[in-house]
Amino acid sequence: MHARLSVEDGAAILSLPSTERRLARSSYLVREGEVATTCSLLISGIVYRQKLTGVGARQILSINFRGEAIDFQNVFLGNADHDVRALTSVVVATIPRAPLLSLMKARPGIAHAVLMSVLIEASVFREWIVNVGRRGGEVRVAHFLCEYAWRMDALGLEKNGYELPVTQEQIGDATGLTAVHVNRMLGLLEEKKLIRRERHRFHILDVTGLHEAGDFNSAYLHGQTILGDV
Amino acid sequence: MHARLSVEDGAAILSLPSTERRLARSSYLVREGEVATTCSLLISGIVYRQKLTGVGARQILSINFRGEAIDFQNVFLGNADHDVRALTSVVVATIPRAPLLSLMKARPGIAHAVLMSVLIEASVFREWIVNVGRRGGEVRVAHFLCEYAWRMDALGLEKNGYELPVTQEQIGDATGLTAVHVNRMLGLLEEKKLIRRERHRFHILDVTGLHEAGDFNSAYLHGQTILGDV
DNA sequence: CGCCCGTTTGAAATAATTCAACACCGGTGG
DNA sequence: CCACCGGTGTTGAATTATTTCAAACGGGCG
Repeated sequence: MHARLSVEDGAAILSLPSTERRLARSSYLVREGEVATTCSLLISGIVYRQKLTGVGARQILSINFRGEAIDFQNVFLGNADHDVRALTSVVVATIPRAPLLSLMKARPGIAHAVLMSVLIEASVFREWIVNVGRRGGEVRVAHFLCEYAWRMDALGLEKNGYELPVTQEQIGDATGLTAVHVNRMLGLLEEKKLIRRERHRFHILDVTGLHEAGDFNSAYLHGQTILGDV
Repeated sequence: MHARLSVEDGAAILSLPSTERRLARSSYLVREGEVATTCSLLISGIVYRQKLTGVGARQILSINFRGEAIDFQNVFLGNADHDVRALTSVVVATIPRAPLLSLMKARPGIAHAVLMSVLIEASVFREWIVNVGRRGGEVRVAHFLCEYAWRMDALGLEKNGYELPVTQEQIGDATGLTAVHVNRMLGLLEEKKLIRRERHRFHILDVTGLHEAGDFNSAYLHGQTILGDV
């Protein structure tokens, strides 16, 4: 939900029939290949999308925070083309296909919001292709951290350093590197005093510096803001 | 336009005000950063999207054929986050923002078709992230060729081998490799009798074999078919 | 306390890039 | 018509980035 919704539209979404579910860390919300005809709104926690290659390598495709809708495409395309998994324990509200479709038909504002959401998501995918395809290891990791921090900022979740509930292996799978190499790249960034790590928390010591190191420009996020409190 | 449109919807699209333009190879249809408020329908020829990194490296993001709409996002997001360029000489019909928006409002079928188009596009981006992030050079190139061939097939353009108006440098920029390495990988695929090259044309000698070599499964294209003759 | 998962570090191996030279082809101008 | 030119393709050798393998370490949790 990346567009300002009217009060009525917001209320209409809330009145949709939905089942709330709590899911443990690393459980699957959606599996690739599955015929999925629902769409979930992430109430709390963090999820990520992934795809596996024929030889079993994993690529993480995106990370999504509370307030974001997961898998609009399943409502429209039917067959899931990737997995969605819980990065932390999460709470999601699952909405069946039919009522969502009729709501979109009845309320153009909501249809518009869905479209905006998908368009911005596509823009982020494009940036990830660039990141993984054409930047060196250090830059990739820095870029990943920048996007992560930027989005958490937008949610107001940044108090006292960023919670970073991802393993280095997961950062690797998101950036197309190995966990070992991610470790070394993080070390480099820390050496340069751009970040500081402690446990599962990290601090950005030099925002501008990290943006430069990560070739990061937030334009591709299109000022993405989240509905937030649903 | 990836959904079957009704006859009336099709007619409505054709009645949109549009300016037809012919553009030479390698000219820009859209530039990153530009405030673009139109959307173009590709009548003939091939275009590609690209983004440049801070150090000037290029990543190609997609290749689009006739019948596909380019840059819906500009109509909705305003600021172009990537370039669109002509791979061959092309003819495009450019539609201004306002009439497209009001048509979408008036005709839910068209709004739906736009959404489908964007969703499928996003699915293809996801697959590209996997390709570039987690597959080896030979597999990447083979995958690229598979997608290319699959889409040309869908358009019925495959008579007597595939026209391949891309340079090896462009294949490299699409797969995150250097032109030199692409050359070697193409050589490998040819050695294995999966493809044959001659001039700007190439033949797939072993479709199944190339699919295997490229870890290719067309599911992510979601049976994408194009309106074709607009 | 001990175990497991994730991190850290080093060294060797591999994949891909870089640099450089040359061949090829189609097109242009003399 | 030919000669030349620029862009593209091809090949080899040296270099670099990243992976792989392996071992040790550390903290949180049962």
